[in-house]
Amino acid sequence: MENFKEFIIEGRDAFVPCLSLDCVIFGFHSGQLKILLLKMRYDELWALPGGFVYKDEDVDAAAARILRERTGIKDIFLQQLHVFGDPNRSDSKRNKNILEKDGFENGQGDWLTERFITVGYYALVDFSKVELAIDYSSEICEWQDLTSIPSLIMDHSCILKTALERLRKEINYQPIGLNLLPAKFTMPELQSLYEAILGKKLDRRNFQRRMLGYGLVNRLTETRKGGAHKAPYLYTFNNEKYKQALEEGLQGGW
Amino acid sequence: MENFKEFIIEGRDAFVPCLSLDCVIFGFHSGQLKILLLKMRYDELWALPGGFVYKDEDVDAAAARILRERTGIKDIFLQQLHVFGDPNRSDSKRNKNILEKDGFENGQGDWLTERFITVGYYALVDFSKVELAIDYSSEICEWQDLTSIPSLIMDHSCILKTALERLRKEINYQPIGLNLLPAKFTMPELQSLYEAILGKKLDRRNFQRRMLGYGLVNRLTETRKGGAHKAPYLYTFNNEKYKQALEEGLQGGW
DNA sequence: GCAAAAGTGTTTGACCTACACCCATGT
DNA sequence: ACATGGGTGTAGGTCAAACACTTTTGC
Repeated sequence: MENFKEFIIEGRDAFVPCLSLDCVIFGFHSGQLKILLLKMRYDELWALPGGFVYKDEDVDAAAARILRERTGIKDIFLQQLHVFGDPNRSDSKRNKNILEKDGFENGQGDWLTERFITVGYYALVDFSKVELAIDYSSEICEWQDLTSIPSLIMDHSCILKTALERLRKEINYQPIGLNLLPAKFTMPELQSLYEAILGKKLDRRNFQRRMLGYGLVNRLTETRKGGAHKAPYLYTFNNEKYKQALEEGLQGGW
Repeated sequence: MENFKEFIIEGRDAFVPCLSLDCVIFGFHSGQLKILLLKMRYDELWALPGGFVYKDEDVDAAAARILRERTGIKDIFLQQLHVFGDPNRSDSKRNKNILEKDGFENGQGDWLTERFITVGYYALVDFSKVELAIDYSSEICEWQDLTSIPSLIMDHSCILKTALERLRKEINYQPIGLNLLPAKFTMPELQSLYEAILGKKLDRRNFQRRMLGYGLVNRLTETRKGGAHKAPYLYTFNNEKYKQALEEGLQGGW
């Protein structure tokens, strides 16, 4: 709370005015696509993790910083999604309320009640590596199933929707998985990830053939033991080829 | 120039601070992909058309306004490209010079020498419908061949490069042409557009089959007469199907 | 009639789809 | 042994690439 006060008082001069960032952070666990959400104080609503850009800071770097602070992960897959610039997207009444409830008066923190333009980002992270951290403006920070997202503040539902649409689009011409899965994974796990993203079932055999066809995964001699039934092979991603595929895209087109 | 003075003096209060827009405007004429560029005063460099967002204006709407003012075209194909947020992208020395040369003193127009974050847009327009308009900060406004782009200010070359990459990517899963071509066009013209965007030759027969296969174009009974050689058929786009394809994408993937 | 551009069709191979059988493991 | 999940192979259809011939038109 000491920090929050500093943030309010120093924010006006420290940050690029009228500009915020919001991140849709996707994770994957036990067959479910998850999203990292914050529960706001004084509010029943949830919010995407976000923040502001320091006056001398690169915008993308600010997004990476915010993600790092929140999840503890460094080399994060993070991409710009869209700029949300509706003049009515901000809820200045809500922000004023919060400031009042926290005891700020006569214009302290006024900069927060301006109209804000936000740059939406989306990130793919390895669920198992994330160490969640709450900050001074939220009381809860947790993963929520994509299938049961609560009500979100402002236009955050719209940002989330846009991120999911983007992810579903990108999966068609970019490799996905390296950032969402642990280093070693099984083919059924990878398929389950695709199914979670796309929201539909895929054929096991065709999925495997296609994946192997891309040449992005290496089969290990190990298998995942311990589960019931036949032990599936473990795979790793071929980082070089994966990187290359990210740049060049997967299927040619023209 | 009277306008320019107003712009400088009133800009601080009228616009969202530290935020600009820049547009890569693609046109197509005589087999060449063209880009609309401005020649700046006091400078050998060229620039992308751009502008600022009024405090109560939607960001995308501002981009549309800027394009409309510049090209006279209303229903423009305009999409967000990327946010360029490097703190060093602005060239505040250059801006200060311009202000001084125009006789602004003691801090008038200081707001322009701040660090700016720009939202890049790209637009596809019908070359034949554009009526160019220069404004008070530029002396020339003209189409330049993509193959011979002059030096650009700040990071505008980077924005242009990003736009071209995006266009080449999008052409793989979106219909392109409705916005770049006149209402009636021939198949070789459409192919020539694709070749200009992709920078390589395509096979006539396969191109035509694929295009017709999408069902986005209607063949007219008319042909384009007057040219030497056999007269090619004219086509129009099927607006409904085109629109639908824009939303749903062209080839399935998963 | 000849050169140049435009219209059309066929063959080939790759890939995607749909589907069935065998194997390994825990209960 | 059996139920469940995982590994693999095959036949059929679709689509895209590669390629050649015919038609029209201006000179």
